[in-house]
Amino acid sequence: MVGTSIHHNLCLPHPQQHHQNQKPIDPTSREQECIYHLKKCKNMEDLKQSHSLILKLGLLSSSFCTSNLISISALSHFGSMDYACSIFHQIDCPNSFQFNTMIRGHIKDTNLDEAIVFYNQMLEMGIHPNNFTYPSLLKGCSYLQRLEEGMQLHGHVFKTGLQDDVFVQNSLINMYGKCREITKSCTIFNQMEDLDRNSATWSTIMSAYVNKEMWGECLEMFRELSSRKDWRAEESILVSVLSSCINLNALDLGRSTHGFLIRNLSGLNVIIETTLLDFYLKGGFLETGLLIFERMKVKNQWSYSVMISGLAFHGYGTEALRVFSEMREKGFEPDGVVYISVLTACSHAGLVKDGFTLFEKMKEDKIEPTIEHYGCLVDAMGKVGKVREAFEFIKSMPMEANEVILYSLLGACWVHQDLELGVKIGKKVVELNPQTNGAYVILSNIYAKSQRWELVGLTRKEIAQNAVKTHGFSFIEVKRKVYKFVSNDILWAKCEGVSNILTQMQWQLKFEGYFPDLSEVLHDVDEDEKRERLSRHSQKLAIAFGLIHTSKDSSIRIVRTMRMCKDCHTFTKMISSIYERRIVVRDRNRFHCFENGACSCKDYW
DNA sequence: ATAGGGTTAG
Repeated sequence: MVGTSIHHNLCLPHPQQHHQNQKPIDPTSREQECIYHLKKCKNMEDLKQSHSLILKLGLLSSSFCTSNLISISALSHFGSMDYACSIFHQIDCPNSFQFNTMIRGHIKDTNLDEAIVFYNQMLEMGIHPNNFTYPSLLKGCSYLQRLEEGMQLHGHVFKTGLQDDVFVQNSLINMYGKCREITKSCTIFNQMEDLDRNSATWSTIMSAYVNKEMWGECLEMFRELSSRKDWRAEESILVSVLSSCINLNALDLGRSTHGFLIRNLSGLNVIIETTLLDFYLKGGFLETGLLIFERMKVKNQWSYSVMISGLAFHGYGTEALRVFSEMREKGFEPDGVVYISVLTACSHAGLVKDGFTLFEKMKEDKIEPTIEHYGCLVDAMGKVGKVREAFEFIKSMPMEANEVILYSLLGACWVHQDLELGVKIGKKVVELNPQTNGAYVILSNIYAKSQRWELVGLTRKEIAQNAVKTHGFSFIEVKRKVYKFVSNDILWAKCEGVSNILTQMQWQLKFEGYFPDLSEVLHDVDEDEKRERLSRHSQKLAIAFGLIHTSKDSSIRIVRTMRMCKDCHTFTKMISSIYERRIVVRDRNRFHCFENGACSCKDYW
């Protein structure tokens, strides 16, 4: 304790010493003195000393001094809003700077409501909000996704005539983006003069697109931006680019973005490194991902989370568990999301016991398990054939089972040939969502296996009727262009590059004995029939090569289907895909297909 | 006189 006070004396030169060669009576120099002390504060003790100095010199009446005092109290990492408030309330008539600082401080503490109280007080006192007031308030609305308040503030922005301030505009774009009101973001973006747009503007609008899962539009923005002469590479912009690449399977573009980063930036921050890591892992480049992970100088909880789920995704369950314990050793507290990753790893590797141990550990850590956590365990049990236990487990859950969980169990029932339970679950899935074709497919398979042909017919009919409603689509990247093809769409067949790939896939799959020759499919006479078969076929091909996700609206989305060489004739290595209990692993020039062992991985459904 | 906006997965 003695040591600390000595240190502080060193840190804060005594006022008199500083005065020696100056005129001590000059009030501005005394103010400067206080500011000098304030700016040097490193902790609460220093701050209190500066505060008492201000009181001693009778400078609490100096709005410049109190402004700075409030600013340090409210915004520094060691200060507190309580402290700032106590000072603020001693001011008779706070100015706009002081109000803005208090608002910003509350926003920093994610206390939007309190910030709004100050804002209202400001208005009531007739203090005009300025161009510094709105950015912080809107930022608060952004991360709390408070559209209501955000829109009111937008109105105030017009009333105060601040709508042309670039900071205010960027904040508005961001607020609407975070609230998923992309059209409103675009309106503001489009109303801006091109010269007024800065990199924050571009970065904001691009992340707004990513937030809305409009990855193509995000890349379109990037194309527009990068065609300008004066643009500069910025990490925040490229994070959105990479994120879009991941989702569009634009692996070449992603890799050249990586190259661009290396060429143009001296070092990468942890966010972009983590995004890169995710990009490589999702794209199937496990080795590159591992290399990036090992070389990362700064890792955070998120990086670990991405690495763990990446390992799980590639089927390395035990490795994922190892990284998980490394994460704990390094002092990163896992959150609910990391537990989802690590439980997924357990389910992929069939580590039921480890899964349950982790589940208990998680509850000890005071993390409330969500349906996803339960889902992982159901998955794990289903995978090793413990379908009945999994069913009992579902019944014991504190929440209703959702489609994802039932789907997972349904797949397991089929694989382990528990037809009775399969029918039970299948009917439930259909009840929950009558448009899930996958459940019908499995149900019809189960009926066929039990020779209940009438039911097979009925189920197939449902599938045919639903086919129109389900939009499966897939992406293929050929020479830096990403093609999307949708079920019921044979346009891709007209595109030479894409059809080459499909022919190649076809050949590979035929080689593995999965599907009939494409030409056989094309031999059908009836146009409608041909179209239908083709679409089903293309979807099947894509599914066989892809990872399947169910998007929020339950339509099936197929992403990350494959990676092709630039000449689009040869496949590059790796594709790991899971569908209907078949795993296709691409390693160099061979496919390894596995049919045993359930792959009812909920994260792919 | 002091200040402000933008980045990632599950």
